[in-house]
Amino acid sequence: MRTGEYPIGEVKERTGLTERRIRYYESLNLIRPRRSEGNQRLYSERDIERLLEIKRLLDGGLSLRAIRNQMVQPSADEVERDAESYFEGKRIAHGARPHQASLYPLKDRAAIIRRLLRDQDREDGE
DNA sequence: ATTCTAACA
DNA sequence: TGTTAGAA
Repeated sequence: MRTGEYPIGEVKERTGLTERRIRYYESLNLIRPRRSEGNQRLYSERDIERLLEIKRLLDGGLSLRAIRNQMVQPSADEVERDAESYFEGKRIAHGARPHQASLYPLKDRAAIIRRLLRDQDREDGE
């Protein structure tokens, strides 16, 4: 394998995640490690960063579904629009927008949103 | 020895 | 999610 890529065993050690979870997150399209000729997963430095980020968000209280919605589905401008809404201090009743309400169930939403935006921005260049 | 897929307590 | 069987 090329330098800068690692087998799942090493990723397990470096992230503290179980192999099961690492592969499961891949099934959610949260990461897309390359495959070797023998069908072995090869994780890039970026895949690992991504896994660590997912771990941070989970610790922060976000559900996998919320993380998936944010990291996989929305375009950069969608996330930005949500961020703007937040920074403008808009208050919307949970019942009014149930889906949106579950997106950022945290106190430090601003920090999370900044991080998500940073990731979105980084997406295009690589 | 490691990793992979599929499947189920 | 954990874990395991059987293949690669």
